[in-house]
Amino acid sequence: MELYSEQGFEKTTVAEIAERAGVTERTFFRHFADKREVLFSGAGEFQELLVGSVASAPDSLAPIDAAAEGALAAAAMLQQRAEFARQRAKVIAANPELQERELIKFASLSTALADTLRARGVTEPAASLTAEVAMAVFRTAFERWIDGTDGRDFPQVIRESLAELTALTTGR
Amino acid sequence: MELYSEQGFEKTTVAEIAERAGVTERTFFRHFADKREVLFSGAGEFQELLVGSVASAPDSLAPIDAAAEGALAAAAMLQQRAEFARQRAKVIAANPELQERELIKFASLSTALADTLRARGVTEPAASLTAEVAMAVFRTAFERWIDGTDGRDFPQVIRESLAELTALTTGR
DNA sequence: GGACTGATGTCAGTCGCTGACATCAAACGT
DNA sequence: ACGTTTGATGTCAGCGACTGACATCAGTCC
Repeated sequence: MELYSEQGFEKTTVAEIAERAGVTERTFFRHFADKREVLFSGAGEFQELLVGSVASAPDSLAPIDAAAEGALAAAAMLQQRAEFARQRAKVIAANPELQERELIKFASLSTALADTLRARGVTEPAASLTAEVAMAVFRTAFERWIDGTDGRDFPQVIRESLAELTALTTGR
Repeated sequence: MELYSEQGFEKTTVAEIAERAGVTERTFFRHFADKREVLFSGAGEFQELLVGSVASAPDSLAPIDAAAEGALAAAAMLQQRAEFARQRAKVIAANPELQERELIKFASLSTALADTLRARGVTEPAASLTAEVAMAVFRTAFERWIDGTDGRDFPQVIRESLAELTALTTGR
């Protein structure tokens, strides 16, 4: 993160990262699949939190609302590390390769979410569609939150986006 | 496409592609930004078709329905090249790097769609959210269509997914 | 105390990708 | 008709990401 922030992702070489970490380049690649993955090492815990929230949501909740619980929990988590999240987002926004990686992480999150919904009894294609839509809401809300100059409450932005979603499909 | 289908994306070297095309490796990189981009050379026309359909949709249509027009037009186009689309999808499904590239193309489509909606007078954040949701619908419908053993009508699958979307937010 | 295991270092090599320069043919202008 | 210009291609050298194979060495287990 230090090197990526200072001089950018592309201009940073794996040799440099390894040197600052006090290890060999080869060792770096034993810890991370590739140069980008360093910025996504927390993805596993993030997914667990999101999926866990959905799985433990009351059965009475509609699929989209159960998914929303996961998005809210995830948002609250990022809110905690707002400083770090902002810096990380800045690095990613400056590099297409990192954006690609982020997108596939989101996609992975989406399929995991769909699995969880299916475990709740939601059938296809509702499960996949709900998951995709929920992640779409999360992404747009995240962007609004991270770009916002004022320090808005992330979960609150999520709730607003969910309301927007409802308006989309009912207001016609 | 031939080489990627025969022996897979990873095991295909740019030198091989260049050789079969009768050019130099250097020339390959003058036509395509990188090894993956070969499979996405049609992205520009695809985007024009989708965006064009949305822009020329009746003003009376709600944002989500205008976006749906774009999705339907895009679906009809892919339906034409069903054979090719299927083979291409197979190659992409077999390789994570290609999936990443496809995702960022979808993201690019989403922002272009949001721009078009904004040109129709839709305000933020409704424009971005509508675009994201519309692309989510398209993606899930595409997956269902491409995976389907029976040769279903792609635009029809899109319409069904749109109905599902409405059900998601109203059925609770 | 010796075998085993896991993490690290070392080294050579492949492949994607780029910059710089040369070549050559077609198009252009006078 | 001929020199010029332009655009596409070839050639070559080189960087950096990533991998496989083998060696080293510490801690752990019988």
